[in-house]
Amino acid sequence: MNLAVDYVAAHGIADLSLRGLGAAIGVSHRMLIHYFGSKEHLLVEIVRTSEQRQRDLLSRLRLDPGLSPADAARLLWQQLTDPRLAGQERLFFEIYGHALRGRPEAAPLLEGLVNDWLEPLVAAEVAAGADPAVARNRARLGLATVRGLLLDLLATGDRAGVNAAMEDFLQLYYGSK
Amino acid sequence: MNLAVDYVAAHGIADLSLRGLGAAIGVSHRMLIHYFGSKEHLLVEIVRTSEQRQRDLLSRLRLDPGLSPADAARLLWQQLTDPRLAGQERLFFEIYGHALRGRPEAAPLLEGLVNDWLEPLVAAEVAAGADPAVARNRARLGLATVRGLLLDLLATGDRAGVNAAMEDFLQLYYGSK
DNA sequence: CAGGGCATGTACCAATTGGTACACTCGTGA
DNA sequence: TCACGAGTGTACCAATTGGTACATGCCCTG
Repeated sequence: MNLAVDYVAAHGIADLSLRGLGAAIGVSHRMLIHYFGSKEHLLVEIVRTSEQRQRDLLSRLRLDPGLSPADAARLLWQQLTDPRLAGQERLFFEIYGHALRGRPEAAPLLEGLVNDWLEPLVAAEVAAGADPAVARNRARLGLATVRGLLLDLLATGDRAGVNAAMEDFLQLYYGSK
Repeated sequence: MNLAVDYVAAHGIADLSLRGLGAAIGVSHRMLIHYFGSKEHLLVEIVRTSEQRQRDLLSRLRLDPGLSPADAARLLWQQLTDPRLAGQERLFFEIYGHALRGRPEAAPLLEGLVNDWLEPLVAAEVAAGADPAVARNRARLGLATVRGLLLDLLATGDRAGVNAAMEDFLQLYYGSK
């Protein structure tokens, strides 16, 4: 399964064929159908696993509560922009594009795409004493900006420029340093 | 051509077939090949036309120079989130996803995806007296946030929440109102 | 050894794809 | 009237797709 996600992250989901995937991970397309029932179920599993990886990234971050919010955000940003994750991030945007078209294997993702990320962020801000309603908008803004800059980074590869913009944002967001 | 873009904006590019498109706009798939040479050339034209539409949106906005930057941004945001443009925006994200995979018909878009939008924004800020280097980062941040919130809106449909987050951002960005 | 599941490979199928060959129409200019 | 070239419909093609039928092997329990 993990091999499959790696392959899909590297090659994309758009023109994925059971035969291609099978050949890459060493089984016949016959077996993929046998294990997953259909290509659609396979894609559902791939999407779920990919989501899980993203979530793991966030939860692993929460282990160190000594950080200031700004530094925690910086650390998360650093991890998200790790070049080794680029394939995974591309896959995220690609799946998002498919989900917008109502593809059934990607549709469940739309639901949690924002809200599932908002919740821990809001919880963190509320725990720090913020007003819940205000915190939700702020979290929404932070999430959107991170994703927008990630989109920029993947498109342009201009790491320095994007990092500078992120630093600007952090200063606006958490107050001037 | 415009009919073709409308159809693609409505149905997506992922599983587009010449026959499907042809039937929708009243020609045979044979004719599409005849006019465009191949499916790939057709997609290139569609992407170009779609880009052109987006650009037109921005340039049409520049007609009224009496607005404050914040109000101009608000107006642009209103236009971008017009429900009638939703198909077009979805198409944008979908094409972006494909471009990340190196699809030849979408690759040229990656170049201009950020820079072509940055230039007019930077020019506007510099004309207002900003330092060019600072302005570029700021513009980059603004563009990313707009796109991130657009992604949020398309995924959740929560117009009120996204608008509130945008208002938060404008206050951070242009100073508290 | 016998037998029964599970896993797997081979061969196949119908459907759909982009693209091509060819014939046909129709307006225009000589 | 004739020739001709652009536009178009019909029929077709090879390739690829997801999915299935069937046989074969392999391991485990009796």
